[in-house]
This record gives sequence, structure tokens and C-alpha cells, in this order.
Amino acid sequence: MADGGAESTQERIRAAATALFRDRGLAGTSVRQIGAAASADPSLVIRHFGSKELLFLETMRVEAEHQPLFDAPLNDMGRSTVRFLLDFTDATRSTFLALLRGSNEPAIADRLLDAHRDLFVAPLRARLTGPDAELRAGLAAALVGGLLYALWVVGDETLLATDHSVIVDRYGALLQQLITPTV
Amino acid sequence: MADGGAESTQERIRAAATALFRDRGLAGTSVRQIGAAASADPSLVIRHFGSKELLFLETMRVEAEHQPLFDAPLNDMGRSTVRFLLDFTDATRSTFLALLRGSNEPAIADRLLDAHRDLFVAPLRARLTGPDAELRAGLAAALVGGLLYALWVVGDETLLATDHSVIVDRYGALLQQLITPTV
DNA sequence: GTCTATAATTGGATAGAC
DNA sequence: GTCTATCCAATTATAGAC
Repeated sequence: MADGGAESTQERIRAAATALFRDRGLAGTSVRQIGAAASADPSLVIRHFGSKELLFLETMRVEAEHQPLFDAPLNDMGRSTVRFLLDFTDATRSTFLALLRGSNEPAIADRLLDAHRDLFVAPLRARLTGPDAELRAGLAAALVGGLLYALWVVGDETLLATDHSVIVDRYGALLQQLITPTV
Repeated sequence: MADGGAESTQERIRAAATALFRDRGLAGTSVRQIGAAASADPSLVIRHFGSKELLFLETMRVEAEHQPLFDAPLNDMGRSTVRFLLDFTDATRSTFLALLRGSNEPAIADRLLDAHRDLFVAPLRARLTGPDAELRAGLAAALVGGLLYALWVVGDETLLATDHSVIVDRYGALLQQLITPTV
């Protein structure tokens, strides 16, 4: 416990589970695989975290990271938000996908809704004004989520082959109209 | 076999599997449950369809339905496309979700990509002109998919409580700009 | 075509010694 | 905190009688 190099077994299990769940999802990962990857006995996985699903919920959290959106200038926030999504770390992206694919489970669906709100809806909603700000924030978040869906769930080849700067410009311009309507 | 009232066992299995896969997904449905729901022996499920995953791929197809999009006037196609999505039958919607949640499996991911192309990309692409038509069709399909994502995967409560006509108007107007750019 | 029986494996989770 | 051993239920899939 006094040395900084060795992690505790609990932390090794947490790290192994995080990687496996991101890579193969909840159903595709077994408790035994987690134990093996952590060089720990499978029984310790349950002992430390209660159950496989609790461990999944414990590890599959999307961090609000740096959240540069709260500081972006309002008149460029459409582009900033698209760039924010495109610049997701692999960790954030794969965690999002694991939650999305596991969202048949109610507890996981709740967590996905949380992630969607924290990362997409809230930063947008905070900057919007007007009577329909709530609706516009919801639509804007859907629009951003559509990129996540098309690029990383569906894997649209046209979009995957397109420069990020082009997507930022074109898609961001549409998003901007929900942020600062011109009508 | 001369009467029209009784389905064959194979058809009963197909029908039961379709309903269960839509409702609980691939991982959440067992061969035994399918057999029980079809009043057939579980072994027949494998005998007739090869494996659980083959049966999933056999049953989880999205039909192009009526496809009203190919006839919609171009200058209203943004709204038409959004309405097209919002009017999905329960069958189409839940099949889409089953594919989406099962898309960790490569074969299922391929099927999801097919569905995305057939229902969203192709009808849009067919009507677009210009050098960047391919890109605009891809972005437009992403935008439409974002609504699917926000409403039915994430379950955004604000959007779920919003009149479809409002979503058609506001979101459709954005989509229209990719279909008939004004710049 | 259908069903009985079961193979062969794997799953999550637990008891209890150390 | 850790590990050995194991329980028990569930899984997909198959073999073979009828």
C-alpha cells in the first residue's frame, strides 16, 4: 500500500472491466474475462462490485471532460458543438456506444439519458434564451446525436471519409440556426 | 396443410422470434423463449434457421414500406422526410432499435447500415443534385437519424412531449437546407 | 416434420479456508 | 483482502427415435 506502482486488485478489476465493456459491451463481456484481464479471481469481481451490471454502471460513465462549450462564443456555438463531438476521446465515444447498445436495460437507458443531457442538452440549454429554448435545445441535441449515430453506430462511409472541418462548417451552420434563430 | 387457419411451425417460430427480438433484442431473447412462444420445441428453432443469430438476421429486416419520399415535392422534402420518420410503424421502429442495439456484432452492424441507406440515404440522394450531393445526403440522413436517436434510444422527454407537427416544421426546415441549399 | 433427451459449455454468483 | 472450489441455473446446439 505504500508503493505507487502497484494498483489494488479492486482498481485492476475496474480498469479491466472498463476496457472490456467499452470494447465488447455488457452482454459480450463475462465476469470471468474481467477477472482474467485483471489477473484476479472472478469471484473478486462480484465481491467488490456486487454484480456485473453494477460494475458496468460504475465504470461506464461519460465524463464532462473539459466542457469547452460553456465558454464558446454564442455566434459560433454551432460549429463549436460539432467540433466538440468530433473531438471526443476514444474513451468517451466507446463509453457512449456501450451505453447505447446496452440501453435495452432500463438502468443503462437512464445512464444514457444522463450522458445525453450532461454532454449535449445542458451546455446548449444554458446558452439559449426565448420561450422555446427548451425545445430548441432538445432539437439541437438530437442533431448532434445524429452525427454520433451516423458516424459511429451506423458507420456511414461517406461521412467517415469527409474532413472534420467540412462537417463542422456545414452541419454546424444548421445547428447554429437553432441556437441563434434568424426569424 | 390444406387449411388456411393454421400456420406451419416454421412460420410460427418466425413470428414469435420477430416479436421477441423486437421487444428484447438479440441478447435478451433465448432460443427456448422463442420455442415456447411459438408452441414448438426449441430444437426446431435451430433446425429451421441454423442458429439464433441467423434467425435474427432473417427476421430483423426493415421494409421500405410504402416509401412516400420518392414522390414528395422537392421543396417540401425536408418536412416530408421528418414526417416519414415520425410515422414509422411500431414494427419498423422496434426493428431499427434491435439492429442498433445489436450492432456490436459485425453482421448486425452491416444490416443496420443497409437499413440506414435504404430508408434514409437513398431516397434523399436520389433527389439531390450538385457536386456535393453525396455529402449532403449523408449529412441529411445523419440529421434524420438524430431524431430516431433522441426520441427512441435516449428518450428525450422534451421532444417526446412535443407535437409532431412542431418537430416536422422546425427540424424539417433545417433538413430542407441540405436538400435545396440557398447559398 | 416433430419431439425427447441430452450433450457440452458457459454464465453469474457463493461458501469458506487462509 | 484473496483464492480454491463449486453450486446451480442457463445457454446454444445436436443425436436419434418416431
